[in-house]
Amino acid sequence: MNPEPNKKFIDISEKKRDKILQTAVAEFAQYGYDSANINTIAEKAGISVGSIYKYFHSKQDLYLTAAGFTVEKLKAVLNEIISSKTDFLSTVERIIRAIQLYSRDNIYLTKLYNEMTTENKSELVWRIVSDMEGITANLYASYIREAQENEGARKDVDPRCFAFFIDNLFIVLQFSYCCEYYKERLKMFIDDNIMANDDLLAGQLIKFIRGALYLK
Amino acid sequence: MNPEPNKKFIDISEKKRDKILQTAVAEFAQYGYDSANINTIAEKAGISVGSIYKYFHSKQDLYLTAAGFTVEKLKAVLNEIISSKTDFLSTVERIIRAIQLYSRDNIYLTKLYNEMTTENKSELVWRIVSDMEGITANLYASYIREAQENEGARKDVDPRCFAFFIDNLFIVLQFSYCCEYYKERLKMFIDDNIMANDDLLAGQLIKFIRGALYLK
Amino acid sequence: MNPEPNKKFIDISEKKRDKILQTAVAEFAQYGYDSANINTIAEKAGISVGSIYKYFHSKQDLYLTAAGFTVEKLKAVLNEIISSKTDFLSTVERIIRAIQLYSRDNIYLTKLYNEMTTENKSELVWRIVSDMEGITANLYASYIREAQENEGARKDVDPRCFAFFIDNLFIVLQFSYCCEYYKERLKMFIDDNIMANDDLLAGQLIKFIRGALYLK
Amino acid sequence: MNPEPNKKFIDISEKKRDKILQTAVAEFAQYGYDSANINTIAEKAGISVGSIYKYFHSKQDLYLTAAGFTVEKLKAVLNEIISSKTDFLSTVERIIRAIQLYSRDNIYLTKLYNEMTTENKSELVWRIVSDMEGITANLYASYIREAQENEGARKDVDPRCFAFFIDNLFIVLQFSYCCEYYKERLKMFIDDNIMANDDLLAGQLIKFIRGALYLK
DNA sequence: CATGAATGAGGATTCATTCAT
DNA sequence: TATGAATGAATCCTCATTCAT
Repeated sequence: MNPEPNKKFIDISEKKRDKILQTAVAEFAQYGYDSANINTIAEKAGISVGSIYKYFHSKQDLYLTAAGFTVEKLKAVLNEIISSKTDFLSTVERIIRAIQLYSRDNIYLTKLYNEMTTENKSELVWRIVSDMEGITANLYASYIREAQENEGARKDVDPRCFAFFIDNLFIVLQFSYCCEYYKERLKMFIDDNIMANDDLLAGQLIKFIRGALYLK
Repeated sequence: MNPEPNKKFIDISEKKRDKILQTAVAEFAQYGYDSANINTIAEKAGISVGSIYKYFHSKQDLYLTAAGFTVEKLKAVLNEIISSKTDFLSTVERIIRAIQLYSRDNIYLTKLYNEMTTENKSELVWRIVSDMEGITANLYASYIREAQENEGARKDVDPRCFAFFIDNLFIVLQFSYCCEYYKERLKMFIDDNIMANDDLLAGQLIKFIRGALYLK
Repeated sequence: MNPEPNKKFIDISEKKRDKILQTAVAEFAQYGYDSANINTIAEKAGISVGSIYKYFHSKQDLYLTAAGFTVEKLKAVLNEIISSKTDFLSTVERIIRAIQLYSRDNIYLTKLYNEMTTENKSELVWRIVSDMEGITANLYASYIREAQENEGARKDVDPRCFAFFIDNLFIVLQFSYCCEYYKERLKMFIDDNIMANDDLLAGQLIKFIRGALYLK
Repeated sequence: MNPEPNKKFIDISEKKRDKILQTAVAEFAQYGYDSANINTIAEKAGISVGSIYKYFHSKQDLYLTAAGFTVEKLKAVLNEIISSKTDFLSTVERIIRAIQLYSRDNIYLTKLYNEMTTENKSELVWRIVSDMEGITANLYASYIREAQENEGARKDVDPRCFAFFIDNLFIVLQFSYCCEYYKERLKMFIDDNIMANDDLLAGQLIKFIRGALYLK
């Protein structure tokens, strides 16, 4: 992706690397790209600014690395779910549950993912995220195709479109557990206690997707 | 909303006011709050920085006014649709079509709406958007309730949850026509020409929602 | 003093003129030359900025006019006292009493006088104040000379030096009733209630000056 | 005095620190708080603006530090004089001589001290100066009390009031050697050559104070 | 003549980046 | 290699002054 990707950075201890990235993710997630402060990140990560600039070419480079880190984590979660193949609806349920658990445990990663989808730098960010989205897109579409063939899913739908809609539902669900705007919106649509009632939302969403996909 | 809302600003000619707001919307949408440059906005709007600060207390005030302007425009579109009441699915179809037309005609407004949902300033922004989201939430939920009673919609679903899911689908659809990240994502999920095939996406989305909502 | 001194300004009604000058004096006294705001002064004086610039060439011109106004007021008080000629000590007592009454009734005039003695613009200000100081200097000195001849004052003192010292005592006394710094200093030197005990300070100061000047 | 007093600043070399403070003192003294320019101070001090803001939180912080520096210098001079205790009049004479020498050698420090007594920021400045003024106040008063007991000074005077008057004379004397306004005033009261005749002024002032304080 | 909207130069402050130690 | 002090360009905001109405 970058011509000379952070040789120095991959040489340091994993612990240190993780500390740096987690700090960067948190700062970028909380303050956005521009307001995040490299000197603050260095201080919070317990290293010097000089070192930051040994490991990364620029602020943008650090941002993109943090973005990549975020995507890797999301990918890992997704991989774990899809590794054990079952029917589509079970997978959907497991994804929803994973989003509910994971988003809350990794608020900053999700916040940063939200921030990444914003205009600024989106071209660079897309390069990093595209492969994950690609995997997801293909996976969901093929799941749907299979469901059409073997599980009685409707045959008159475009699997890619439906995959898109379903992923859209997942994305906004993710944001709704972490990002202030979407949290407020969720509470307004349903009620103030919805954040404490994962089962309701999960159950209804499964019902929604199942209804959309299956005939009966 | 603001204690002393821009007395000077509402006194100037509508043409000038619109020029300023559209410039601000475009700059904030393209560059984000921090990177947007007040001096540039002034220059592009054809006025002096001094005037900007006569009309607005601060950069944040200008941003929030631009955000409010954006929301008003979105509200106006929504209002036009919901004013002529028919059955829910017809309304859904009209909303989808409106999103497709409007988003492309008003790229920056949609981009800015996306940017507004990002962490930074989200509390302030929420105050501006909340009433529109509130209207939407109640409207969709009551539509669904009515559909349950009169149009044969499933009775085992929570109208508020389903309203939430449907609005989620609308939001991401909006972003998908304007925001670079979401545009790429849409192309990846479906195909590179999907932006030129509104009917397919609209048709499929209606099918998706109808399936989710109705029994047969 | 100024080549073309405010033709327009002397034509307007005295009431308006006074309002403008008093507002200017108050603003310059409170905030200092730089921080005082012409637009604010105009607003508080109930006229437009445009008019201010009809009456005065510049901020500096307004400042100097306000300074001159201040000096005129001080001069008037002094004149009233010295017009009824008695012995020096009676005059000293009357001056002290006048300072105590006048300073508190005209806080801003005294504050501004203090501000005027500061470095910035002091050359221009001096031109305005010099004649008053000159009158004072000569008056005190001649009083002292007369006292040396007729009232038994010490003959081994330089009347001009002693006039200077006595005026110094008056100046700091003036500031001590109006300017925050000097007010605190006065309280620290004597006690917190000294501002409410004019007689003590007046009595002691007269004693101080009489002792300095007279043999017995 | 300040919650977190300039950690970074006290770590740099004394030479550099002094250069910065002397530059700041000179600029603030000449132009006043508002007109003094941080960028100019940085340039004249031979450092970058960035560094100024590493050492000081704000312009105000730099100003107050410069004010504190000024007071420390004044205190040091005073301390040296009062350390060798003799009778009051000898001390008075030494103080007057010190003022004459010191003020001219440290014009900017005295100018700044004058500027500090002006309204703007006076509350903050007072915190810095108050302890010095307190020391002076008590010292002079106790000197006078002792002189009343042992040296034949008048017993019918309030030591604190007289201490105040004497310090007033010292303050204006200080200003008269440095600040343009007071320099002009001094020349007007006495004569144009008075600045070159320290002995006359010193001698007369001692005579003035002695006369005020002692019976004979 | 009076008005006050408009101007834009100027200045405090921030922070990504560099480089001497 | 790691540090963190130093840099200075960049930007928000203010306000004296102008001038069209």
